[in-house]
Amino acid sequence: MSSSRATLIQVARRAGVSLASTSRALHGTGASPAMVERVRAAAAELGYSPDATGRSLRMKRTFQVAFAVADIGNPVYVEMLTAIHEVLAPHGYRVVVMSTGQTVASTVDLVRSLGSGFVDGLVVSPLRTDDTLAEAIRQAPVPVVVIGRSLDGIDSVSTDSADGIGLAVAHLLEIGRRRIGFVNGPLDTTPGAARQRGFDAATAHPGFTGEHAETERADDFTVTAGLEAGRRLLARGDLDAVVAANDLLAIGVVRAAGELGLTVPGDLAVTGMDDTEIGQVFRPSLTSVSLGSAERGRLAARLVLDRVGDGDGVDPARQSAVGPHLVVRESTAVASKEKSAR
Amino acid sequence: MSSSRATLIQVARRAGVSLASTSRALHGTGASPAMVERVRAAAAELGYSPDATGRSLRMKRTFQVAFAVADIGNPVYVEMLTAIHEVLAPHGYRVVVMSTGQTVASTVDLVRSLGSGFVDGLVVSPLRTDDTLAEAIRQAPVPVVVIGRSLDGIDSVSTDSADGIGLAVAHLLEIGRRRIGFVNGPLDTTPGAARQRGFDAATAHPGFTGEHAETERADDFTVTAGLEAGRRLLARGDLDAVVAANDLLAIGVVRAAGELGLTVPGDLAVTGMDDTEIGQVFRPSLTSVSLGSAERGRLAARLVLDRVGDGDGVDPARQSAVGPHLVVRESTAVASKEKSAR
DNA sequence: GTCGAATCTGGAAACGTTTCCAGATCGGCC
DNA sequence: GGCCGATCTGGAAACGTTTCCAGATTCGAC
Repeated sequence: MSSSRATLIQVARRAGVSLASTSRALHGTGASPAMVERVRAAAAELGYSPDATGRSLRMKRTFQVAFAVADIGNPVYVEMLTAIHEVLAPHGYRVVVMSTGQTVASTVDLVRSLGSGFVDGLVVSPLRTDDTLAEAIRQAPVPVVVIGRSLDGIDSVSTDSADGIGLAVAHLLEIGRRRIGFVNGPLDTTPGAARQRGFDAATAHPGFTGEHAETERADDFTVTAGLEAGRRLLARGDLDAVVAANDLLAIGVVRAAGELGLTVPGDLAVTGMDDTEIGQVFRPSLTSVSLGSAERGRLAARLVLDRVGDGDGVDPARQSAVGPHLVVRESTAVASKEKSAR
Repeated sequence: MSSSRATLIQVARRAGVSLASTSRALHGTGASPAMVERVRAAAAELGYSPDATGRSLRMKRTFQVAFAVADIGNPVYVEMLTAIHEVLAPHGYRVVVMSTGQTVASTVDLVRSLGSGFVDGLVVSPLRTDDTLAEAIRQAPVPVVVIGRSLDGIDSVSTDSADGIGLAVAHLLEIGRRRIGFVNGPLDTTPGAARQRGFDAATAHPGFTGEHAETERADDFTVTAGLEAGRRLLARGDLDAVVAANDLLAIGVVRAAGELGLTVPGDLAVTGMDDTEIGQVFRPSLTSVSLGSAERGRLAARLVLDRVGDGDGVDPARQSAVGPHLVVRESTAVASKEKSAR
């Protein structure tokens, strides 16, 4: 930790010119070549680097964007964070990670805290949403982009995960499965609700050629919760396929099947959702519905970048969407009498 | 996006008192109850919330700490980030994520950029280190804590991963394995070098009861690189155990073994390192050497919190360490002819 | 009743930067 | 040579906050 840093005033003094000229010279606008040279030299000698806070105060821009989720450890959010960082960093923006907390109220608090002006924008992916949150976002003093659900008058990047569940069900029917179970997460979350809707729609659809469909709900979108829910579901009846609401739950289900001596995909086909790396390396590797997490992150980052660019939020809210697509792997392999694990 | 935010001056005006008193009243220090009441009311009416930038400029503190790693997608770093955030957030500090890049030079650039004063401190876990980086860190204008390697005169949280490899080797010998391979990552990285040292030491040790030991090097600490290195290693000779330098490499090795029809742990015992969630849910679940990622993150966060607290960096650098410990799971199970799950 | 201490208040400066405004210099062109 | 425009420079204000300093008021105690 060296002595306190050089300030622009000191550079100006050293170069023997005014503060204004010094700023201009370094900023590269409207200064004579001689001036630029002179100031550059002085700045270099003093090891000057401009103070971000002073600059922010004057320019009313922090060059920071926040990314907020409930649980930064979740692989999906990690992918988003990575993508957002990759888009923003080259434009000179820093990324601040924040937590939405588990409840709507804490998310609202977070959005309100933007009033402190420590970031120029926010990308948020809330697990739960309601009108107060939507309203808080509309009132927010900086641009906000929501990942996960489209809300009136709010920039968003969504994906049709209900549709995604449909893809999984269709795939299972196609490979000849008829008795299909569904392990979902909490229904009061945005993804939980959407995926339930998707499963119900797919199995109630006239084109549904299956014989049986039933749902079991896990407490949480985790492996442990999936294991427990899987046990309950498999104990209830005799199924030949399970759709899980995300990859972690799917892994839990595969473990539950293993306990009962069922092979995957031989006795039981299993699908996940989110197409995470953890599902890819799992054995059997998971057939999964990709919701384009990285892509959604990228889009959200671009959206927020646009908004903070000039700022006048006159143009209407932009809702963009990423289509789900199925990635078939070992956990629903049809022919080969698996070799899969162990 | 509503109209521009209320400022302290406006609150003062509305309350009909001076700026100074307003600040004091809100800050809660040295103001009469009546004054506090009055100002609070005015602030509430205007929906005032203090501007972070103005406050930072005056106080010379940003209430932000940066966390920098090469690859934020790596599960180990995610764990650290989570832990750091958990420690810092309750103290009112925000976490800014940054990338060190792959090279020492880019890491040095990052450290130098701290001169802009956008954070009060930095936690960094560099893959590669050298004297220029160490010197840059010592000269840094804000406190820096290094995770991963102890350097002279620099706060650090390290772990003896060489020792950790020793634990893995000892465990394998103990369960009766004798021909042990090692899949390492790049040698020019700090962890790569340490782990190689550990393996060489363990296998050269007089107490080494094995018959054979050999190393194969992967390009990177990833599953894919581990798969390729695993193939090469297993093709070379007949081993009954493999130590991998981290969990991702270990997963690659298990896959390579699968390709050759070898069972794990039956034909081949495999150990990983880092004790990641991905290793825990993998089948077979991975025996792994925990390096306490979350714990290291917590310690680093506390260290940096201490330093930014009052700041006078007169007290000497503090080097703290987290001991590695082995977590035994299925991939080195000894007796039961596996059944994988519980 | 007076004095001192304690408590509270307001003015003003400071943090480091960018940018508006006006003045100065210079060059070119008629 | 004079004038106009272009180019460049410096002074000063502004961003929003905290805090030093001094002045004012109150209160209790002698």
